Amino acid sequence: MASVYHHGNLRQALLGEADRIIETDGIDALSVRKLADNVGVSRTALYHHFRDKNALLSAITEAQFSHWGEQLTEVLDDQAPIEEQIRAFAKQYLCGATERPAHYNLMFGKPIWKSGEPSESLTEISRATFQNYVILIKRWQELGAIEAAIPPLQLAQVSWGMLHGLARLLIDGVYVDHKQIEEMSDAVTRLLLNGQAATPSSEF
Amino acid sequence: MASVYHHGNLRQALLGEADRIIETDGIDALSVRKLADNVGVSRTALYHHFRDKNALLSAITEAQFSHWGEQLTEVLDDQAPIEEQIRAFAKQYLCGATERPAHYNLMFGKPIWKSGEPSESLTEISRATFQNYVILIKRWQELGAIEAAIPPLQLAQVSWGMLHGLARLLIDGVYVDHKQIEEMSDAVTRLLLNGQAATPSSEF
DNA sequence: CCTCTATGTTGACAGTGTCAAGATTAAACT
DNA sequence: AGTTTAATCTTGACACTGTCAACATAGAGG
Repeated sequence: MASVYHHGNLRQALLGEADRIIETDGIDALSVRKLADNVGVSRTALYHHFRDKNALLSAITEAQFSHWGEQLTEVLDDQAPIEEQIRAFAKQYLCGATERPAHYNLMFGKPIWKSGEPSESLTEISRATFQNYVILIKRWQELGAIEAAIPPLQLAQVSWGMLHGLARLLIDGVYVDHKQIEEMSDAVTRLLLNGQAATPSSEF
Repeated sequence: MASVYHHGNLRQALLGEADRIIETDGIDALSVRKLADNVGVSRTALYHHFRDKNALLSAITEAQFSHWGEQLTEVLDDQAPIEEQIRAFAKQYLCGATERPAHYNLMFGKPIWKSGEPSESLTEISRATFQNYVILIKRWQELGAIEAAIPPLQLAQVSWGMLHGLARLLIDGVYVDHKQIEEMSDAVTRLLLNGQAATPSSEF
């Protein structure tokens, strides 16, 4: 009955519980001590598995990046007209971000990227995620659906920035409301399609 | 010689010093105690002028909003072709944000907007700032330079979101670099102008 | 069986924001 | 003028934070 001295698999337990706390109560509610308490372990046990709190967050973020990438590409149906693909992608992005705001902030926020420098593996996986996005953009450009005069990398930066900015405005509650996601996805799509509307096939 | 018990104008002194700390050392370096120390006053003296730390930040942010609005509209030269105006606006936005990153985060970040609800006056001034932007967009639309099929409010949200997102990516150091501001402004402009390039006069 | 190492614990330290209670001064009223 | 009132500032304290150093325990390998 007496709890064992060695937890067995503390690292995973910490990650799991931390993830839970972040999702339910937000990032500010996650303290090392509270986390340890919930797992049933001492305040400093964590430091045998992670260099510091930031390392813990990096690990969580890393896992999140995988989910994120999958979710985004899952929504792409190659059969659908490109306009629909873009709209679905944008909507999925904004919904995903607003449904798990704390996680989103973690992935693209300052705490990890600026303050405590990101781990090697985190840098790697995030770079890959963005790279995939650039490829996606390039494909859409080649299909003639999207402004082709702008170099793919720049267009990727700018359009990603657009989704990122809208996500943050939604999350932080400035100017915009969650109910407007639908319309916003629509506007994003039309802006990218530069005028051409509702015409599925585009052989150009 | 002995310092007076009553400071005289502590509120202003706190605001000034806080602003200075934020600009030089970032928002994380601003602690109530350090601030009081620098001003030469006791830790809790602040609470006679601001409800809590958040109220102090709100006050600073409010002042910042005024500067911001001016700086943005100053750059608009009605004589220049619209393309140039948009480019200048975008560049000014991104430069302004990256030059004073902590202040920018304060203005459009979660701490003020979500956590501690914003003061009445802050809500007001920020609303006005955005409203001005919507008007600007509408004007550009009416001049035929910008996609007119999207309702002005939505286009304002989306384009502002784009600048906001790019600013944050720059500030937080994800994917993009400060040196790319020029190209980014260019890409933003081209995206908004949906294809029409370098043609100054547009009578429709 | 005994040692070594991985893992977990308690104690301590320097921080943080903020409340309560008391000191001091300026302003307002008689 | 003198006295009361209100504004302002100070010290003490509390609960919280992340993290280091030193010590305890247990499982693995010789």
